[in-house]
Amino acid sequence: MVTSTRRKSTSIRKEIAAFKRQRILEVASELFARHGYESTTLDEVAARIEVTKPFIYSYYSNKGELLREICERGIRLSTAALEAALAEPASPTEQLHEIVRAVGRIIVDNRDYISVYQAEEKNLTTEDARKIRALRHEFDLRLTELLEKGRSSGEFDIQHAQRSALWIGGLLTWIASWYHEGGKWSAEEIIEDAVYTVNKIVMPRRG
Amino acid sequence: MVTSTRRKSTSIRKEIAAFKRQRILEVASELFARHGYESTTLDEVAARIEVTKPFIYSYYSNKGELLREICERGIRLSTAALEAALAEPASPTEQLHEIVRAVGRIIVDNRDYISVYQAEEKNLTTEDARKIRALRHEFDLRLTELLEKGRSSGEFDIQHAQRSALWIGGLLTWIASWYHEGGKWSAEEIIEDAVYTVNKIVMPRRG
DNA sequence: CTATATAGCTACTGGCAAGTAGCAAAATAA
DNA sequence: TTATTTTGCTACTTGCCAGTAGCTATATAG
Repeated sequence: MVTSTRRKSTSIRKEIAAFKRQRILEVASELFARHGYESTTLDEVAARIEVTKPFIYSYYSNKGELLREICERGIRLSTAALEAALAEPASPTEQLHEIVRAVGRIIVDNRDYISVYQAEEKNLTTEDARKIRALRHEFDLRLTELLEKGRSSGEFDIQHAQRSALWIGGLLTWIASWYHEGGKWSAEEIIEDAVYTVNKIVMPRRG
Repeated sequence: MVTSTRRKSTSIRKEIAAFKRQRILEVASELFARHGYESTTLDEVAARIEVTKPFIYSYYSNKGELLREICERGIRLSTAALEAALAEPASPTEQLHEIVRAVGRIIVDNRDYISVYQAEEKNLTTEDARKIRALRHEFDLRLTELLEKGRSSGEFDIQHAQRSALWIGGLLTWIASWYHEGGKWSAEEIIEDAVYTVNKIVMPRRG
């Protein structure tokens, strides 16, 4: 009974700790995206959640760790969505559409994480940068494979699968630079336009 | 004679001063692109040209002015190239190809300036950011007009000219993020692929 | 040759922000 | 109640870097 109580309480403790880490990350990504990584002080991040700087230091060992987790998030979510779409039994065309739609959604919903990664990659340690670039490479690789599969089946007409994958990845990433809530266009509109545009990039002229 | 000598010498002085400003900007853009604006010290910039920090301060009034000029350069060059292409007597299709080719070249040649703008826009003063965003908007506007003209003439098949202009601008900008000298692909290869891809984005399916 | 302007340097200041030591208060346990 | 652990805070230190004051040397002028 004693042990069970203890276990229960340590488990909820962990959940609370995870929640706090998450909250810090959320606020930090927002401020880093708006004012830049270097120009944002941890005092400002702390003030936003109505705590003080040492609070942050009890959940993250330094400012760089915060940046690493922010940068990792966007690419991890995107890769997961891509893998999920590839796991579905569907044609390359359908899979590609689903990837653009799902990743587009993730980029819209997590634009702060994405733009921080784009802008602040230079502020990562060499090791962190290497690790995250490997994740990104994985994404490009899987996308390249899909494009090549679609070319073999005759569904896609592309000159160079690897570079096409880069254009498509760039197009998706680009959304984070200009989409903003309450802007001229809705997220849905933009995502559908992205699907349409990617489709035109890969589709044969006469089809 | 005295006056003529004086004029001549002040003129060459100005040219030398302009050259030094230019040189500072070049080195600064390289270091800002590699290590980030905030992480680069003016002592480092100075060391690269084998002078000291006060040297820089006699050509630029502060670090922010340096950033502003770097950010302005890429967009000014691109807009100039776009205007030049639009001034040629040619069809929308030909004009668009020429724009992608010329701007692609500029982005490859000035990738440091472009990526600094992309990454460090947040570090501009409000006023500088506003001014540069206006320049960028001008570019998008002229490109949108071209796309609309091509649509009217039946050469282009696009859903929404303004958003298509954004995708195309993004595709071009994206080059600066991954092209690097001595990389897998040559500049020419990438630029031709960009032309091909943009062409597919705007062309009717049955052409 | 003397006077003046120009150019660049050495050597500083002042402020800011990352990271820390050690305390106080609350929760939990026994 | 008393002991212990957890959690967060106040109040520092430390180093860095933008920006400056004021000197020295060199070029130009008369």
